[in-house]
Amino acid sequence: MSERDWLPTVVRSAGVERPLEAGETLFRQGSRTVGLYEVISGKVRLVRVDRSGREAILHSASVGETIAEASLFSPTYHCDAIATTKTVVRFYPKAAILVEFKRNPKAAEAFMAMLARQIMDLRTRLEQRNIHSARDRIRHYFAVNLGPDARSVVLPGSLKEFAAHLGLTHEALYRTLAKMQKDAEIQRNKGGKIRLLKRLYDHDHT
Amino acid sequence: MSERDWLPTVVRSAGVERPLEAGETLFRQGSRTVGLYEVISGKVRLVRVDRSGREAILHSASVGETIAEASLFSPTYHCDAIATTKTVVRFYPKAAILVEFKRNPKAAEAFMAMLARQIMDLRTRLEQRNIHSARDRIRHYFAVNLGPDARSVVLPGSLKEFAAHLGLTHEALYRTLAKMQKDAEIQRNKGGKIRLLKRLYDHDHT
DNA sequence: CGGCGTTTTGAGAGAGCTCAACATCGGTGG
DNA sequence: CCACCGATGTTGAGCTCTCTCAAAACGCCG
Repeated sequence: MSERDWLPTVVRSAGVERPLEAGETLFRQGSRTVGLYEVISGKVRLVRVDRSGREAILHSASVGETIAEASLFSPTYHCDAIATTKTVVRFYPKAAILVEFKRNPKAAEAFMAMLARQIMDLRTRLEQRNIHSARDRIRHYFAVNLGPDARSVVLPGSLKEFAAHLGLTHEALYRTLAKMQKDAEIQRNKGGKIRLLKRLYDHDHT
Repeated sequence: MSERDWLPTVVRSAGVERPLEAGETLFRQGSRTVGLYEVISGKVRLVRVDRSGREAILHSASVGETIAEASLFSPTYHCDAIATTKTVVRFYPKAAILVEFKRNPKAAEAFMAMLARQIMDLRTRLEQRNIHSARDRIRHYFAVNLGPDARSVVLPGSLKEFAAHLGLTHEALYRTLAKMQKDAEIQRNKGGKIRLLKRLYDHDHT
């Protein structure tokens, strides 16, 4: 699921790293598109700004994510990109990518596949947000991200990050995990590994 | 933003409509991929089923959405697709699409552009869900979906659908819209048109 | 050892959800 | 033309659950 696999090595090597200070602007709405970016470290937020200067956040991109994929097919950027913290991005020039796609259909396919996978993932996460109970939301995550053994899940990163991924406060997550452990529904192991003790959905939903 | 524009006419004409009864299965996880589908009417849910038979919903696709785009690049489907209601889908065979992409890079580009646009939209909606206040969530929607006049928004479909789109109960939405109207923040017109009376973000956020 | 971030637990309040009743609108058929 | 029906729209009241604010324990690293 790595966001890097789609890049043909030709393009990958054409990437250039660029450091950004906190608050620095990467590109602005309306300016001509030159390519897309991958967040190497830090955080970049995509915002739409109205005339009064207030921002509506469209997305906050963390390490590993790419931003402005749509810029490949548009003459101008459609929002502002601003570094939230000290950040490093890697820039991939539009022209090089498009040429490579034309020359090498496999590369184009890989890109499409990556986009399609992202859509799946985003749709699933959106669906997950419809679940209000913290416990059920966590269960949903487990159900969807089960390991091949169908009994364990490895949490990505810290619990705080996981909480943000789920759209819960970290407190709510901690508490709920504690409860689930007390109820012998899960078992927490080293390295963010979680083992399911009860079958998923083996619960009371009337 | 129509999901149809990406289809080259060659492929479009290769589409075949297929009716589904409520509860009927369109495809199953693990079965060989034959193509993707567009929902013409009704609703299709994508689910992952565990051994105990319970479902975890990955996505619920409504009219106009396409499902199983990723199937183009995968030998098997990764989840089940089941009609939630009486439904009609349009089927586009994988082979025809891929061939067309290879033959016609413009078509491939259009497809990629469509996927990229969808990703933007999904990310924005996900971001929106981080806003807890119903009022601010509605404002966020307005800010992002403003018409060219920067003063009005046209709601898609019924208020109930809109509520679902926002991840609110329809009651909460009704109430909040009523409040916003009473506070002279918005003005509701015929046809789901809403006119903004105050500047967005011109509110007290301390 | 002394910070700094993560993890954890406590208590309280608010906001949206749930259940419920009713109004409204559009379509259907007698 | 009117009665009926289902779906959407609207308002009311109570409750649950998460969020918020706070504080403390824990782990890691210089």
